Amino acid sequence: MPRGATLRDVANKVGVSPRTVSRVVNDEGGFSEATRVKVLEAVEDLGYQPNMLARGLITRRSGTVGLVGVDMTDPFFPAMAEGIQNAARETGRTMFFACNDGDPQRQAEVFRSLLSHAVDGVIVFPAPGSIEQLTAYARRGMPLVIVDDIVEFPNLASVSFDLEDGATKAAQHLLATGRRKIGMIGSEITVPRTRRRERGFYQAFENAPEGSQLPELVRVQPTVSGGANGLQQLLERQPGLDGIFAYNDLMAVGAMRAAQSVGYQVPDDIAIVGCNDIEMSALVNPGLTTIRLDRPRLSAEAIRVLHELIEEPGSNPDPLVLPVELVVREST
Amino acid sequence: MPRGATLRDVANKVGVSPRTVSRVVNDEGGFSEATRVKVLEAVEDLGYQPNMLARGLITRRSGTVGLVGVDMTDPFFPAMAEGIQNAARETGRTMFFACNDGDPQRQAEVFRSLLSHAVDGVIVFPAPGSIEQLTAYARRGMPLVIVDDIVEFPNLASVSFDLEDGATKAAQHLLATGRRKIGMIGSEITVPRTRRRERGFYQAFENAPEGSQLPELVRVQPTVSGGANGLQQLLERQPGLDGIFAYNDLMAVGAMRAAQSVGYQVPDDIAIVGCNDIEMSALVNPGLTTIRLDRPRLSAEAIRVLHELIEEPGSNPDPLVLPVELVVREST
DNA sequence: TTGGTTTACGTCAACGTTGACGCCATCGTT
DNA sequence: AACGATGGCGTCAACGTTGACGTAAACCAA
Repeated sequence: MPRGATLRDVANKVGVSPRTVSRVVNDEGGFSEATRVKVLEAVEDLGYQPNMLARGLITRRSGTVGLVGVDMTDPFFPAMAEGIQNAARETGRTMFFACNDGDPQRQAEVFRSLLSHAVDGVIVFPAPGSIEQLTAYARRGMPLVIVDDIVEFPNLASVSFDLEDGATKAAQHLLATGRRKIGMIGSEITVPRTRRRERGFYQAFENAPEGSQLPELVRVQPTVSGGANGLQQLLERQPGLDGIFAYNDLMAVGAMRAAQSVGYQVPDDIAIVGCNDIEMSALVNPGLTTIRLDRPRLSAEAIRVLHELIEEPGSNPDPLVLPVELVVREST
Repeated sequence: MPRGATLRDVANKVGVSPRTVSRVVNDEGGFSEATRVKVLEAVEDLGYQPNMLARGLITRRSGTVGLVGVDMTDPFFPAMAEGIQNAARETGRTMFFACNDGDPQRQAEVFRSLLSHAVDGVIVFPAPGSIEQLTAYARRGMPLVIVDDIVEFPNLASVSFDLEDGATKAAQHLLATGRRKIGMIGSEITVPRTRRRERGFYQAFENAPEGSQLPELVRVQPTVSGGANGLQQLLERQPGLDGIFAYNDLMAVGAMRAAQSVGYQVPDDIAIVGCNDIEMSALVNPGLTTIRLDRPRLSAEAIRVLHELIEEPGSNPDPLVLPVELVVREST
C-alpha cells in the first residue's frame, strides 16, 4: 500500500542521519533546537508517520492492546470498548476489539491472532474454564488484565465489579418489596464471576423473611432469547413465581417480554431485576430495575493497570473491585 | 513480551534453513514431503506463530483491516463489526474497530493511527464532509470501502443500503396508514447518505393524498436523547403531528419515549418509524416499525470487495446497493 | 594549556520475515 | 553420453526502526 515517507526520506530532506530524525520524533534528546525545528518541518511536509511494524519489531512494543469481550451484540461490551479505546488512545495505543463468544477454543484463536500481532497487552472477559489458558499467556510474559474475575498471578491484574454484592442487593430489593417466590436466570457461560453473582444472590436468603422460598436457578444463554427461555423454565419449576433476578439486562428484557406475552403484568405479577444497566434498560417499558456499573471507571482502571504491567513486567498488582449500585425503575 | 519462537528456532530444531521453514509455513512449495512433516511438527512443538510485524514489514501486508464506524454505543455498529470481523477472519485478517464520532478531525486521527499500523485496508462510515480526506487516502494507495455513501474512485469501493428507498417506504407506510402531519427527525451528522434518506422521504410526498402537509424536518444528534429532542422540536413546529420517521432506531425510541412522556399514545396519537432494525427495536413497547437492513450481507460484501481491492490495487469496483425492507410492528 | 565532560550527531547491527537468486543433485530427453 | 529442466534446498539483502556504541567539536575547570 502507500509507501509512506520513512525516517530516511525525512533525513535526506533535512540533511541529517535517520537516527537523528528518530531521536527528534521520539523526543529522546541529543539534538539541537535548530535540528529539531528543521526535522519537524520536514516531518510535517512529508506527512511522515512512524511505521509501527518496524518500531514494534525492534522495541517489542506494537502500540496495540487487545480487548476480548464475550459478545459484541451485547451492548455492554461495546460500551466498555469505547471507554477502553479512549483510555488506550491516551497512552498512544490502538485497540483490537474481539470476542470469545464464551468459548475457550475461540478465545485461544483470538489470542493466537493477537500474539501474532504482538499486542502490548490484553484486557479480557475470560471464557469459561480458560483461566489456565490465560495464566499460561501471563507466564509467557504477556501483560493481562482479567475483568470480572479475580486471579492472582504475575503479569496479570484483576479488575471487577462487586457483582456478588450487586446480586445480594438485587435479591434484598426483591424481598423488601414483598416478593417471596423468586428465581434467578443465570448464564450458562459459567466462570467464577457468574458463580459469584449466584452466590451473592443466595446469600440474601440466609436470613430471609418467613414465607420466602429458596430460589430456583436456571442457566441459559446470556441473550434476550435466552432470558425468555429462562423465564419459561422458571415458571414451570416454580409456580407462583413473583420475582426474577437475571444475569444481565438483555436476559432480563427477554424475561420481561416472555412474562408479558403469557399475560403477566410487570411489576404487578412479577418483578424483574437485571444487571449492567445498558442503555436499553431505561427505554423498555416498564423501565428495568438493574445493577448499575461504573463502566468508564473500569475502563480507565483497566487501561491504567495494563499500562503498569507493560511498563513493569512481572509485577502483580492488587485486585481491584469496584462498588455497584442498584437502580430502581418500574419493573419492581 | 513473550519472545516467541521464530523461524530460526524452528529451523534449528529441524536442521534446515529458516527460508525453508518459511516456505513450509506459507505453503509456497519447493520442499519435500518429509521436510514438510518435520517442520510442521517442530512448529507445533515450539508453538511457533509467524510474527506479523516482521512479515508485514516486508510484504506490506499487516494482516489487519480497520473498521471505522460512527459511534460504538449505537448497537448498529457493533452488529456490523461482528459480521465484518467474522468475514475478515476468513481471509486471515484481524480487525481494528474504531469510531469517528461523526467528526472528520477525529476520523483523520483514527486514519493516522491505522496507517501507522499499516492496515491492509479500511471499511469506513464516513464522517461528514470527509470524502476528500478519504479519496486522498485512496489516491495514496489505501484500499477503502465506503459504506452507505456512493463515491467512485480508484482503490475505493462503495457499498450501501438503499435507504433512499427505505425512507420512501417509511413515508408511504405512514401515509397509507392515514397519517397526514408527518415529520422527520434527521441526523445533524449530514453526509450524502443522510441526505439521501431525507430525499427519499420527501419523494413519497410528491403525489401524496390530499390533506397531507409537506413534512417538517429537524436535525439532531443520532442518539436516544437526540431523538427525544427532535420530537419536542417537531411538536412545536407542527401542531397535530401524527407521524414520525427517524433517521435511526435509537432516535425513534427516544422520540417514542418523549411522545409518551407528554401524554401521546403510540401509535394511536402518533406513529413512529425508525431505521436499522437494531435488536432493541423489537423489544421496546410498542415494538418499533423500522427499516430492516441485511447487515450480514453488507458485512460479507464489504470484506469481499475490500479483499478484491487489496489483491488488485487500483481497481474501481461498481458501487453496490442492497435492498431494504420495511418491518411493521406496533408503533404504526 | 590540559584533560575531562558534554553535546550533537553518525555508524552499524539487529528485530523476524520474505524476495531474488544461486547451486547442486536428480531426472528425462535425444 | 550429453544437456536442459526440475526439485529442493541455502544465501543474502532488504523492510523501517531503534539500541549500542563511536566520535568530533565545544565547553569547562584547574
